[in-house]
Amino acid sequence: MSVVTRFPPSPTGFMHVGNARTALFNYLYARRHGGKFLVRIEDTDRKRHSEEAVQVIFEGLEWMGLEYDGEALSQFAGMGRHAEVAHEMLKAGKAYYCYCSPEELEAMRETAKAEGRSQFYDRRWRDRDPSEAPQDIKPVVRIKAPLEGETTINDVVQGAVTVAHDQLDDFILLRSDGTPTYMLSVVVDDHDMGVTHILRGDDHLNNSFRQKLIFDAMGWTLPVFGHLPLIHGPDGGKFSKRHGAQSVREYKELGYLPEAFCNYLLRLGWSHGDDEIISREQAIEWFDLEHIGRSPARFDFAKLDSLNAHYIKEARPERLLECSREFYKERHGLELSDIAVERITLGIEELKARSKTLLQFVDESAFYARSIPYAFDEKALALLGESKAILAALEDELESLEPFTGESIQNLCQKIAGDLAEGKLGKVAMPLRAAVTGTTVSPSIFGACAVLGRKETCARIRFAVQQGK
RNA sequence: GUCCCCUUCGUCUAGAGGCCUAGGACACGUCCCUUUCACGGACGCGACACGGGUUCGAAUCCCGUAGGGGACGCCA
Repeated sequence: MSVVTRFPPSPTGFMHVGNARTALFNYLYARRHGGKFLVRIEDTDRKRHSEEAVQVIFEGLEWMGLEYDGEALSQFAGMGRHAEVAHEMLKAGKAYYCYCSPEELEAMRETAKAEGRSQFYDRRWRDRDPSEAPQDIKPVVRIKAPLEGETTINDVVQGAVTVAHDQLDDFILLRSDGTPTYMLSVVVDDHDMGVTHILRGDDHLNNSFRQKLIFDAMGWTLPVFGHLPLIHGPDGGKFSKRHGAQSVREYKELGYLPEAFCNYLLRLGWSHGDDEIISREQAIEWFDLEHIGRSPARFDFAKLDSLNAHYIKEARPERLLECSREFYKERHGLELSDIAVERITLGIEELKARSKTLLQFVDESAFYARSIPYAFDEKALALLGESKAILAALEDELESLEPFTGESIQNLCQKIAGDLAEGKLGKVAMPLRAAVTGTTVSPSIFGACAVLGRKETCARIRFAVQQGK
């Protein structure tokens, strides 16, 4: 039997990290077994549906590199078929019309709550004669859930889970306007699409029992279920806005590489021995259901950072620059010129080694992309003010330094430090850094000057000396 | 409230009765490197929720307790 998995997001306007992981696992499992990974947009609720929200999902999948098979389906499009199934169940006596008014339902809900029961509908229309139906109420269609016994589902993640039938209510299949509910639609779609494995969030575990009722009523084979524990925020509570980033798009905007994000998500709830760095190829080869954890995990940005730092180091310069382009613009108003690209590429090894995120990479390499005049931060300005003589001497010597390399520049600074600063290299290097980069934090300043070249370095020093207070 | 699920270092986890004086990664601490901030290197700190069983032997199996999470819609 060939594997078919699916990712069924509802278009809420963003893609939650939990959904992202669900998508990843489904993708990996399908690829691992040479099966199909399908996407279905759960858009039956038209009030909450919008095209932009759907786009956000595709954007997220694309960024993560999760290619799906065939066309993404719209659940909305299958509503007619879903309703048909409900009517079949009606005909087969496995469902019935219920004429309760919202007020009646509300009253039942109150009573049930007071009595501590989890289901509230008292099945008053289950065996009632349709001739008693009120004329002014449009009925809903409810399933006839079993009254006695229990059902066990062998969840591949959670193990055998048993629920007593008195916990299952006669839930609604068709709303009073004739449209199918989610519970019906998923089952029909999953069956029609030939889905063999359903990997989804833990919050659906209880729904599985209801869905099994429909599968059974229609005589359809039940897919394999696997319920993944939820992802919690760093404080162990629900993952919310205050934790930083809930949606996939935000991670991109925070300067994370998709491979780092996916690697992190993969290890959150799944393991392969002691392996931490796992490439996409490796993940496809290794992924299995047996090693999915059963307990919820907290999201840890520090670990994501370290993974991101790793993948930044591995990334090719062109790719890094490509992913960073928009950040130079957004954060520094810089459009990367050819010369900027050339300089950054020359200094990239050190830049990569220092960066945990693309944002940091961009901030620390921005000085390469700038040209005179540029601004200095406060600390840099102060340094310039007290080091004019040193900078002037340095500039003078730099004009004729041969060769113009990181090493020779360092030696020169050493010499000037000996002459003018009691041998303290920092007294020369720091002002030079302030002059050339406009800040007090940067990669190795000698190497940076070599990358900039003699002409640019000297020009920057002259410019800086004029700015110093 | 009712039902379901979960519980190994601060965090993610390895572990499927003896290989465990419990391993790895991130974080943290100390030291080294050093022109800044980092990177890197070395070393270190640090956990089987609790209580009962079962067994020659339990992190691993069973039962309770506590704690955490989830579900209880004409939402998905």
